[in-house]
Amino acid sequence: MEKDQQTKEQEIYKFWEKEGLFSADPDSNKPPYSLLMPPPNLTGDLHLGHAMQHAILDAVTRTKRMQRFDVLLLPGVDHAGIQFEGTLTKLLEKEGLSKHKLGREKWLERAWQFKKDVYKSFHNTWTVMGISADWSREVFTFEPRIQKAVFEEFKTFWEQDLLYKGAYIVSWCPKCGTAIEDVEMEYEERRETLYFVRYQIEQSQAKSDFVNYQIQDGDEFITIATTRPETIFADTGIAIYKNHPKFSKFAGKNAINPLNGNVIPIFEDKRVDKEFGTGALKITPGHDPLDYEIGKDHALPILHVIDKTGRMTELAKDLAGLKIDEAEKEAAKKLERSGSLIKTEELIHSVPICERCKTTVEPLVSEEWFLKMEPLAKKALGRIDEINFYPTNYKKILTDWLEKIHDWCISRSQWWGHRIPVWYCSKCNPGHAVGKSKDMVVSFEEPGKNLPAGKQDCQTCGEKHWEQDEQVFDTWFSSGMWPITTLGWPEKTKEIKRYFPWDFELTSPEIKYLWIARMIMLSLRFKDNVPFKNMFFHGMLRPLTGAKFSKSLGNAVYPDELIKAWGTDATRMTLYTYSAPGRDSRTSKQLMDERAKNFRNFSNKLRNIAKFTIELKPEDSATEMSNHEDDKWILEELNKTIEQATKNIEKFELHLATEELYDFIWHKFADIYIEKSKSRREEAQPTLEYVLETSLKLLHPFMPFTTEELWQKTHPGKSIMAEAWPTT
RNA sequence: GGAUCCGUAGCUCAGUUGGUAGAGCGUUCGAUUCACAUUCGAAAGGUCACAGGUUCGAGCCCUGUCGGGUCCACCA
Repeated sequence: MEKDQQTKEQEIYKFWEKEGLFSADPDSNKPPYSLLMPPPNLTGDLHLGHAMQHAILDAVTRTKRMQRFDVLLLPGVDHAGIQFEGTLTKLLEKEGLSKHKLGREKWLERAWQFKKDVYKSFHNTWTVMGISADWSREVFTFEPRIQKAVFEEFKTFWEQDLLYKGAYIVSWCPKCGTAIEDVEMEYEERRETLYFVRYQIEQSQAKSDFVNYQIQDGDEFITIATTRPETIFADTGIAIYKNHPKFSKFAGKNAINPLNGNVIPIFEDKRVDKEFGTGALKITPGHDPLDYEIGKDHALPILHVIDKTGRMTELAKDLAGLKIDEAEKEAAKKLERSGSLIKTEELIHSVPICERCKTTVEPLVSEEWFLKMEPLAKKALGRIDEINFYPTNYKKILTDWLEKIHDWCISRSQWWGHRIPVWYCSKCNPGHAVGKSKDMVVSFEEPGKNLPAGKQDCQTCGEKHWEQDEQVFDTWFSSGMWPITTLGWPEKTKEIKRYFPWDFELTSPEIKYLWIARMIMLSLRFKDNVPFKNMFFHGMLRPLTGAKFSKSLGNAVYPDELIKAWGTDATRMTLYTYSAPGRDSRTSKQLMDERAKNFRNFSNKLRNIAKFTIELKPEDSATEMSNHEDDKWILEELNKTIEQATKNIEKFELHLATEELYDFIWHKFADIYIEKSKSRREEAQPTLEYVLETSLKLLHPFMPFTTEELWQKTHPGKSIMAEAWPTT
């Protein structure tokens, strides 16, 4: 696109803003229509998926405005805890810096600086794309007002006994240094070694001298299969399935841990898979979720041989300090030396990895906060029918998930996020235990910070030694409140009364559980209503291989490049062709370019139609539309187009609406009608003008800049945005 | 293992109450001083994955098969 054009577009954008055309007016007597922008994560530039989302949102927004609604398109940005920290960490690594070198205060300074940079880039893209959001109402999920709201959220849950804190097995990312949720994990197929290890059955005589342990003739053994010999140090039992033909005779006896000589019980448990390995399972409650469950039921102790940084603990004796994969090899060698390793096999299985940093996730026991989800999910299930899903099958997908809901681990061991508003007395409660005890307080600020001694002291020791919980909330704990905090909750604002529930929300299917399901549950909990009436899931744009676009693979297509090459409107039109609800599309830079080029040609066609109609208007033109059959025909076609386009926008089928308009304007209006009109130009002129103006209005939601520019030719100083949507 | 979506022209995809197969790009042929070569006209190209069924009629509805994607669960 030419420089001039870009400048022109920026002038148009400023003109719209100056005229206040983006602003919602809660005092208006027009009916309200509200759209909620999914806040992009504060991590970098906006990608193609964002561009498509925002283009869709903006088209619906502009149509509704022209249909005389008081429209609110509310924009914002998500502070994106884990993802933001990951991005910033990479940035700092390049400078040889790290979180711990900088310290909390300096690090947060850098974080806010980085936030500023990303904001600049976001706003630039939004402006360039012509997004007509009400910027005066923009929200950042980490701003002070939202911090207050998140505190209210937590406090309410606390008062209703829906929160608990405790040591549970969680999925831990050693690189991010925090617990993560199942929904934040991916799986990767890996070729691994399956080790068959035999454990000696403890004889009735005294425990053998383990240091000089040698297998004797006549010893009895139980053999298990494991991919993780390094965790044997933390074994506290062996489970076999019921009536195991070879091993059931050992149930009730003890086995000797081949790595440290600990005596561990053998017992039956129905959760052991008959088909896998030997039918006997070593139980390591500290490092495996299933083992944790089994261990709990059999009252086994929990040992830790891997720490939160992914290294072996003192429990591993001479292997302490090793990384997990090194420890695996060393442990296998030890087992081999003692004759405990029977054989190895190759096993292909999928390993959980952190969605953000791709590090292998370790199941670990950690102190975390949890939110009880069952009551929330139940309510959501009862009212999910009130939402129209596009495509409709997403209702079932979400329903299935809600039916199998599990408690939500809401704490993260990070710095970038809403700090958990809980204070412990360091004197009476140094372990930060949680209960209804008097040495723990839920408070937004330090309790009694500005009060004289004696006020808000610890009620156990009568002194003031408060320290805040170190952890922060999962990002989604605040994002889940997005539909109501954006409108001022917990205050009872006129905005929330008027614009909630939202008429339209859209997102990528990737975050349907993380975000959409949570918004539904939380909105029902705090506002007793579903968050939105229409929930639109767009498809994913993928590379031709069908995988995923990724920055690191270098196959990503950037909206800015398309805009530079073909113009904003052409890029927007290209994105609409991919916007069928729930349909993934394969594409590439080349295919996007081809399509965008075509729409660039279309906007050129539109300019030429305008030039022909307006600039080359004959002097002695008629003033009334004629009844000529060609005129009647094009008006009929125009009416059909108005109907179709309106209907398809109503159903959020923008790919159909744009196709309809494209076909009408180019192939009916230009190719047929205009050609024929040349022989009776004066008579046709009023119809030409009418069809052009109506076409510009219909096209405006999709191609805002070109249509505004052409509109100005005949309506200087007046915006097409303020025009009424055409009807038949 | 469970769920879900998809399989339409060489490529990427539309095709929503079932009624004679569409777009863009690509290919071939032709036109063009008259708004536009960022153009116009025309052509070639499809047993709509396969097999049954419902129907006067199926790309669309039902059943099954094959192939691909995605999500969830499990993965010692």
